[in-house]
Amino acid sequence: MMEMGTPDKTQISNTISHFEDSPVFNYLNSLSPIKPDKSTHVAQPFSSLTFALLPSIFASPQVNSHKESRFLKRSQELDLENAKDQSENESKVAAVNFANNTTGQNENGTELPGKFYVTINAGETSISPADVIELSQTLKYDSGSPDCNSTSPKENAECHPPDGLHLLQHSEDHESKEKGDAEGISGQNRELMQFSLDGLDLKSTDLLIFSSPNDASAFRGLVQISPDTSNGLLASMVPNAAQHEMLTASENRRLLLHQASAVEQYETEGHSFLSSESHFSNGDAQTEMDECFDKGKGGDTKALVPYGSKMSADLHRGIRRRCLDFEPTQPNQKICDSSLAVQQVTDNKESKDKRLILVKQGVTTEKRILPGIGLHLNALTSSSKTFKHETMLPDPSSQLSTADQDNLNPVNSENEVDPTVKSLPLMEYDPTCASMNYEELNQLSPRKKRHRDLSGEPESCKRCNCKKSKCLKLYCECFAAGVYCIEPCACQDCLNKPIHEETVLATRKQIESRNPLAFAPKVIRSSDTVAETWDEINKTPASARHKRGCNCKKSNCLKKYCECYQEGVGCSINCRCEGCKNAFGTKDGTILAGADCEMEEDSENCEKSAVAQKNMELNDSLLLSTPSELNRPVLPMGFPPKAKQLRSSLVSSSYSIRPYQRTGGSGLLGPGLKARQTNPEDEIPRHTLWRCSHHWPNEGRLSYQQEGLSSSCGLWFYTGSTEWRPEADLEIDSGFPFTLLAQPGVNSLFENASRPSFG
DNA sequence: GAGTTTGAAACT
DNA sequence: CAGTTTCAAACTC
Repeated sequence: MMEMGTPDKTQISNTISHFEDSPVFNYLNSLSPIKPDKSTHVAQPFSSLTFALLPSIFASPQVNSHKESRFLKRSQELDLENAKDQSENESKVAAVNFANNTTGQNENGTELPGKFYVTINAGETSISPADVIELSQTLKYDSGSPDCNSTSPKENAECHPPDGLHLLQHSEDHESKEKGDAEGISGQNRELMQFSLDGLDLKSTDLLIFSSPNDASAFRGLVQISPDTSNGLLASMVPNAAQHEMLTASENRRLLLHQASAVEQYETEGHSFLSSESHFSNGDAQTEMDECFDKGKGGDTKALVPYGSKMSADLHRGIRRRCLDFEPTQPNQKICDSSLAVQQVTDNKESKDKRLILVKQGVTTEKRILPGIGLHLNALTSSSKTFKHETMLPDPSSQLSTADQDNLNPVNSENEVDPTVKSLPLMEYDPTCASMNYEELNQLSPRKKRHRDLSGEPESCKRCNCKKSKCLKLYCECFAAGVYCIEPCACQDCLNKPIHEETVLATRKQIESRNPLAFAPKVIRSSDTVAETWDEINKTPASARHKRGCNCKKSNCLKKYCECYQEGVGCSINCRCEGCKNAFGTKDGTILAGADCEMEEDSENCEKSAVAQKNMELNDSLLLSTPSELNRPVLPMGFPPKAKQLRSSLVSSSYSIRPYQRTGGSGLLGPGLKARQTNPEDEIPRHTLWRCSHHWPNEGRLSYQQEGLSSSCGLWFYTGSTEWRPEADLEIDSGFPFTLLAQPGVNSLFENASRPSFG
């Protein structure tokens, strides 16, 4: 499979321009986590650089394709001595720290509340406050946006440069981050910020730093500047179609590898940092990352963000997130310091091989190499966390050839990799850990730490205590979570470590062969409707259901023995539990509001329960009152036979989705989807079957909402492997206006696919 | 911290 | 597929 996952960018651009006003275009935009916003054409030359934030829901372990060892090898390839040539080569690195104090989501993606400070350091590496350029609060996401109401020519230049620097603006509701919910990041809250820095005089600029006036909501990214590009910041990374050749895939990979290695090395230097290798976040990790940043100690930790969707995507793919291990970090070791900068060094021998050198407080530390692309903008919002690198688990299912792995081929053999997936954050992030400061974490025993999980913590911070399984069975939480065991684990004879990569991979493969969904999330958060706020998302435990259901006999689903209860979700008909009293909802559909909230976080979960009950009741009534639902066949969920159809819910639990409103008629299809509309002339509700003709890159969901039915029916596309499950077609009653929703993964699928076909 | 309980995972 | 065993987390004391 080849170019499916890597569509020609020029073609895409042209297509976009042609369809800009078409429903298809709108539809695609509606699906995209990136706000369509204005002047898409402006971004075209740099489309490859636009980030697409991806929720963790697409972070299935199965899709990870890169082996950690590859990164390590690449890390070793990093020639630090070449860093000495940085000045000679006039390498330029821009550490772009984006900050926005956005307090709410950006509905149309055109406004970016908050301020941007651009610090330009013309000197070696020092950062002078005098060099700070404060950008207008109205700095627009889109460089081409007419809304870029800069009040000064300089600002305008930044807003409308010939060569756009496209950066993903991660605008999110800060409060959602406070929730500590791993799903707190909404696509709605992620905006693509595209602005060019070409207008800036960067000839003598080694550093370009966007400092956040508000650390709490700041997000930062590292952007490297091409050493051989004088007219455009980031030109090397953001190849201008008119001036630069697009970096080849291998070059991009190399660049990424170098950057990843830089982080790795930096870590080895004793610095706490998010490793591009291990901290690549996928999916939910975005939010989690935000959490880490928000709540970390010191408040100076910054996320280094991968830049360039293509490159980052390459690297992202196959990255497994790993729990972050918060360790005490000396203040001077925090690379995520406000004064942090990264300098890129270009190898004379290979101009396109770029490395980043960490520059801290005006001091260039060659050994402290950081990747400009090592971190994701997801991490952007926050301020401060200390991270410890942890290796990630490669995706055993990716089965890349050695060559591919060495090259970190961004496109796997199946090529269904969507840009969005590729642009997963290059960092490991532990939301769980993020919810506490370091001391708190370390004071907790593994057991107590686990208790944290009940409060909505994700699985990324697993700490096992395996004694016999060698952490190579699903008994092991770490292994089951697709992560390597880490130091806090108390496991014995652990083989779930990078040094046993082959064993781990083989074992995973074996288990997956037995059950393709073995490493898939156990709890499916149905997303039947558009969540308007993160609060909604965070309060809908009942909207989720355990994938397989529990089998509790004695716990009455009131203890964490019950996986459903443990995950904070209600039991469903999939459950074979006896005497179910799950506070989040019993399998018979009732919620025992106020029932035994025996969990430690009683109040919290009782609250969840109440909300869940409300949602469930409403959903149930809606479902029953929805005529089309009666006509609609039960949708296969793509789950094992035991799986049952998910209960519909009113609130998206994972990501906000930008709906595309469409009224009636035939289905509006995105690329890769084939609509099969049944007899449009029928008076009875018609159905449109949305079928994805592509291999599903990971997991995701496609849901819809129909106005006339006031009911939201969701469908999860879910694959344990990269295989698309044809049974997961989405049939829509096209007789009613409907809103088709999709997560970024779905969207990216569309983007990679050919033009949509109607009918 | 040790022992028990529990249910998922693994095995037959 | 069902029954049994193994395992580690959850829980109790």
